Amino acid sequence: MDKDKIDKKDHILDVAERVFSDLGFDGASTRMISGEAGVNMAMLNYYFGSKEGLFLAVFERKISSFQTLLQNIGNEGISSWDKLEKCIDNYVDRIIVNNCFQKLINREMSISKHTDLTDKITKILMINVLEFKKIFDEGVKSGSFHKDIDTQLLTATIFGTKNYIINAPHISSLMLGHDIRDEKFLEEKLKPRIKKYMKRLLKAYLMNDNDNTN
Amino acid sequence: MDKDKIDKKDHILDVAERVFSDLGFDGASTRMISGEAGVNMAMLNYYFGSKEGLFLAVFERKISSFQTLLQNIGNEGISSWDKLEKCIDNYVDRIIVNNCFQKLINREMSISKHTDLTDKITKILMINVLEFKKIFDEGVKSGSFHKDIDTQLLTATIFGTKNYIINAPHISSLMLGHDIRDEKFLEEKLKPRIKKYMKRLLKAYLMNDNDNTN
DNA sequence: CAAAATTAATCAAACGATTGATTGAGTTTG
DNA sequence: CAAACTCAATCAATCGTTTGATTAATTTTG
Repeated sequence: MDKDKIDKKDHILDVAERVFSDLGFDGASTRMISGEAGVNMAMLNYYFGSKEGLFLAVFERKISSFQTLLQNIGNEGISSWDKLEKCIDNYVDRIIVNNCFQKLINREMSISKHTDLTDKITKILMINVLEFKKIFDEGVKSGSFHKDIDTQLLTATIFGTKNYIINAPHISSLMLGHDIRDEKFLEEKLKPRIKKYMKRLLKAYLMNDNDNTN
Repeated sequence: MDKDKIDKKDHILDVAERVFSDLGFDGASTRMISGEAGVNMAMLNYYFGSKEGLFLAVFERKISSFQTLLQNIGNEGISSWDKLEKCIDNYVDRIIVNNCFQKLINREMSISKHTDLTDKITKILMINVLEFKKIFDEGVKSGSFHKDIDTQLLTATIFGTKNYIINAPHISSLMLGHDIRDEKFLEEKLKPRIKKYMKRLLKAYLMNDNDNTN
């Protein structure tokens, strides 16, 4: 049946996404993926052609759902700071849900070589990055934010902080005293904590009176 | 000769570091490393015991010099803020020089599987993380920094911001308008800019009067 | 409608290649 | 000469992939 076929392919992709992001492309074996998915090894090649084909399939499935979420907020008729708060809430909510895919993206983006894959990913990630930057620049223009802020490095802080927490689980877990892959902890404790922290950090940098001369 | 032996080991480590950071631990093969280093494959095991031993040797060679550096700063008799500034200067200087090594660390740490390797790396990295955190906590205790700051997430911001700039070269380059792997740009422009930005960000969050209730 | 032909899905088994590691014989060195 | 070093050859294990047989569902045919 068509439906069953799609469901099974989807199930394989779910498992592959997790295993790839846990162990990396080279670290994950087709035997392990097929084993955990409960399908015969040959099915992977039957459906996806090759290990690389499977990897690409994982990417392309997720990538479509990624676009056009922050953009709506940017166009609302509220203050720059309110937009920023909304974007942070939205972004933190979203990345926590997809955190294993985020790891996958990050690993792939750390490769220096310029390929079709990195090109695609870059383009998609830039949408989010530029949306934050737009709000920063707009706030500077309207006088809500300080004039001499570094909006480019500030985006690096937002995305970098998130990546570090998600992407270095061993260190994060040690620092925070919990396994950050524990979903309950993630949802109930970490998520609101990250939101609160990021808002305060941004507010202090963007809006408070401070001596910025040096 | 003792000198020759050390030089040869060092040469192998140089090559291994580059290959590992290009391809990851799993992606790099011992044959490739020994081939590029111009030594027999058995030499790797002879000198370093195993592939993992080689990887650890690469790691420990670089990390040992850095770890003692932050600690010295932490013990100086200066204000918490001055320590922080010194640490940032030092840290930024160092990571820019070793950015290919940083990529290596990042890639390996994003692997979830808990092995002896990740365990060792985690332990070593935690030394730096905890050194920053110690200064934060000390500053809070002495009253120089705000009481209700999130020192744990703040370390994530420091290391995460750095990682993002170094480790996502495609995005960083697009944002900054230069190829961040251009050494001259890195040294003359980016380095001082990151230092200035990080200090201002930290100062605003840690020391400025602000409404932190929410 | 029933028999035959076709197709897609699944499986165990095996493929050649490559992996990290080891061996034992040979060479260099102090 | 003994110890340290170097090497080609080889090890078992694992890798991604392919194969040929089998099953079940679908379509075509008489």
